[in-house]
Amino acid sequence: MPTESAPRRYRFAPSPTGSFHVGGARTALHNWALARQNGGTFVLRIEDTDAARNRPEWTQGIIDALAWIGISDADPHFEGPHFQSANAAAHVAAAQRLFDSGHAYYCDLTADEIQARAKELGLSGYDGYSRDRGLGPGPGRVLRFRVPEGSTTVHDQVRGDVQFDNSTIEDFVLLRGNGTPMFLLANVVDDVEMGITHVVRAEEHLPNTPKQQMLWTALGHEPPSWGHVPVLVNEQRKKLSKRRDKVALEQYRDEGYLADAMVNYLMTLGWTPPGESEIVDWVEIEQAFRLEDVTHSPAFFDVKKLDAFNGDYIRAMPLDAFIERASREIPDDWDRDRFAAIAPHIQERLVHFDEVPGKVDFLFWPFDAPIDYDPDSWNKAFGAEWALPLLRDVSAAYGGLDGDSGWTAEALKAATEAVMEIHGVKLGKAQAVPRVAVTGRAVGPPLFESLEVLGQPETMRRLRLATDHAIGSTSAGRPE
RNA sequence: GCCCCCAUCGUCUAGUGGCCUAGGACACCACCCUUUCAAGGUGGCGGCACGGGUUCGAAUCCCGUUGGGGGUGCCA
Repeated sequence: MPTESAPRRYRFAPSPTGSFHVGGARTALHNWALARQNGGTFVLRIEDTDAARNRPEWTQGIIDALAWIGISDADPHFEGPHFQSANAAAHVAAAQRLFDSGHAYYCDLTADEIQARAKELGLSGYDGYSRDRGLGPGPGRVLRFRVPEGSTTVHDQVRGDVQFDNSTIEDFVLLRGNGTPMFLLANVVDDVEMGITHVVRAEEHLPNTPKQQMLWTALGHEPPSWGHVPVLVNEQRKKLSKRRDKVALEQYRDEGYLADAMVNYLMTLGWTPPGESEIVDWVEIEQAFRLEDVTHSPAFFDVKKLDAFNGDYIRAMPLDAFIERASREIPDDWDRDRFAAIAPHIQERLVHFDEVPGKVDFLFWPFDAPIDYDPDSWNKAFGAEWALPLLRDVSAAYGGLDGDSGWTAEALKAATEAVMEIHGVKLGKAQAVPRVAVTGRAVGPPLFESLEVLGQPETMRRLRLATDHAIGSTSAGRPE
């Protein structure tokens, strides 16, 4: 174990695949919090495969995603990105050292031969056949690690000590038959060379940890401090997979989730902030997070709860900031002042920002366009006998308001109430008629405020259109 | 098959032997408020997987069972 005084170095080693996994985002956050609270360093190391090397935008995507959740390369605690492939020579050199020191040996058995032997001996894997055959390097020969007798104990910050019987670990391959290093070796060599002191990652890596630890020791170094956090799962309790589940952080970003909400939610998976509320800002999270307090069991990534967090964060935004953020979602030719006027009313109705256009679009329809009535909404609002007469009276009342000073939400409400009393209808039902007439839908922002923003001329035009539509549909539906 | 991890409401969790008649949040349901939808308020539904121990006392400690997940490659 590293000494307490040594500067801590946490590494985060994602592989670029075109999208950034929410589970990866969470462990990145764990490493980030720990590095910063201990004055350590967050080392970003990219596992650049052949595919990834041909797509630099994938790497950039990781950097962008990290920046979005607040992990910034402008921060002094941040180091990187480093690229694994840049260190290939060191990986092979380390393998050579392991061979020279007797920690590894060459083997010329093919996969088929290994399987045949295993079957014959009743074993599950490689039986160590070439351990003492004294083979040197050669084409087609792999270099295998000589797993020692005894057992290996992994001291895990989350789970405590985990013991593995070395006899259950087969002599794993370090170098392929073509001389290229295996990932496990490359990973450990990089960790050693970069002076990594703490490895915090998902639980799925725990079973491979004894191998890595043996490599650290064979290479002459003290293994790092480990921490394996529980995996994130879907509703089937399976590890979140890119194919089946919505796991790309960028997708949530693009749908208009707030980074703060995402970060907050992610951190509550497997860990609870100390206060009485689970809605807490990063400053508090960063200083309170402890690996020892992390839960041991897998956590379901619940989008519904994420939605609740996001709604909370949206509602907590200052109005100016809300308008600024929401305005990014609407087309350029939509009037900004008009949007700002209705913004306070949609702020508390929003789950994520990409819903903004759909909530306010009716305010921006061209002033000569026909109205597209949602059939269900129309039938609901105009199904009653009193609907059309009420629409006529409401139209007359609205038309009688002074378009300059009298066109306010209060006046519109009063006018509507006066009409509804004549028809003996409650406001809840009555407002549906002008609402569907003007917006085409049964739900939306508060009606009178919306009409105020829409203005008298356009409101009157839409009311006339709806009246015509109502007459047309009733006469068509009821033959004389 | 072998190895490892895990097990509290549907979900995320609090709980470290008596403060537990098991607390909170999300979801769901009802009611209130109300100009639709939300938001907000009040209330409700709902859980210690099972079986053995240990102990005066177990959600909590031990063993077993069952269930779930992960790993196990000349993939990364």
